[in-house]
Amino acid sequence: MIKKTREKVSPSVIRRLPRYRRRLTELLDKGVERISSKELSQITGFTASQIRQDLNNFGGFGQQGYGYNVQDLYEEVGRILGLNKEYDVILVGFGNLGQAVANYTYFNKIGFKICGIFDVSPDIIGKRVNDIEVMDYDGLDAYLAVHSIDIGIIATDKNSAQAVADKLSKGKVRGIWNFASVDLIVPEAVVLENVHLSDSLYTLAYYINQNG
Amino acid sequence: MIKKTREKVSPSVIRRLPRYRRRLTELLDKGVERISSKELSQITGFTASQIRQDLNNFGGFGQQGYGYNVQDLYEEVGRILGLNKEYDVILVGFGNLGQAVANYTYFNKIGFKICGIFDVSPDIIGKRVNDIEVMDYDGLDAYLAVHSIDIGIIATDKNSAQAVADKLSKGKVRGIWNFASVDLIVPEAVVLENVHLSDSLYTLAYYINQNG
DNA sequence: TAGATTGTTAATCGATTAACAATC
DNA sequence: TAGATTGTTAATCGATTAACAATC
Repeated sequence: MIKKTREKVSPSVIRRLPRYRRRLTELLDKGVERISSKELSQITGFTASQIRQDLNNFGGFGQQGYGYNVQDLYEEVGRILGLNKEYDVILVGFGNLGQAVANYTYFNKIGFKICGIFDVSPDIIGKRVNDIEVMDYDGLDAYLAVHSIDIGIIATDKNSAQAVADKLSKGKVRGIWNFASVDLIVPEAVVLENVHLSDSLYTLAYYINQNG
Repeated sequence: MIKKTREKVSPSVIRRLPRYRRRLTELLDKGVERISSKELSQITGFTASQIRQDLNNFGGFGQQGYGYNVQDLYEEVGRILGLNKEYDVILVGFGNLGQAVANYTYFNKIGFKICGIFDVSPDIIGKRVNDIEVMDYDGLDAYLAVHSIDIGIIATDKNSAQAVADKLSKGKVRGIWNFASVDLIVPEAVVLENVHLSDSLYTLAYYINQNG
């Protein structure tokens, strides 16, 4: 099904995929069965050309004269992103943001299973959230030695984040989802994805001032 | 001080600014007084050339033969982003994520003042957080008619988000910081900045599977 | 002054858009 | 079949990198 197996697809393309997928969900909800790149262009704001180019990085999912089958394309995009699999996830840092992420059960529902939560604060250790007990951060190494974890979420403050990233990397997580406001250094074997909330807010501030 | 007042600077440049700023804070903390684009390049991973190009979109902050003064550059970048100003902010949606954002007092500290919080749930309305009472969402229009708000944060579920965005836009906010997983439509006068957490997670999933 | 490093122009690279032949 | 729309190649546009003269 996948065509060009070894040519790396550009990050710009990858970051558009979730957006395509989101629009496809909406179309599915509306009961739309097929869609052309032109129509999709009108909805998404991407050019039809770009949509076709993007999708063709992964194979020919459309049909000349017809367009794309919404259901099929939705599933294909999910598969490309790896959303057909399950991921074992642990969360480090159970402050406000950590709690928000842990309680966002939607992630659990679609295959990102939170298996463990760690924190340093004695007040928090021992708490239970959705059947998971918050564990002592001191036990993280030992935990990772026994459990095979796909994704580690860092929701600590920025000062602890690099140390956590080091532990997670040594513990062989495959990816780190970092919410701390630092640029972490991780080994090549580990994928790092950042959510820099303040960067986003600052960008907003910039554009607010331009837009006057 | 600003040079090319009317040529629009590309989004890629703008999104790098917070990152520069973050590195500059670190340097300040270390007591570093001056830095060359070459050194900054080694720290950030951006090329020296790119750093100089980026900064020169806003003026010549460096000095030949010397480099950049860390303190000055830090302040300049802050000014460019608009972080020398204060912003009146309201938050709509006080679920887990909304609470996390509201409790992240750091934003308050640097000038993004949360003046109001709104929610629909009777259980939540009336609660107090950092001196702010959670108000009934039904009162949002009236509130915006009286108060001049710079930024509206949307932390509702995706189904309500567009309606909230409409109210905020009508209520003349200058920018919307959207955490809901939808692509909102807003008038040109309103700046929209999205934090699509799931997009970020999906991207991570993709790269995890590539990196094997 | 000589050395260093900027600001800026020119060259390269990559990503987006346009065009169109292939084909359902 | 004729019409529509893809997949894909070619053209354009923009962003990044390289180079170097200006200058502190």
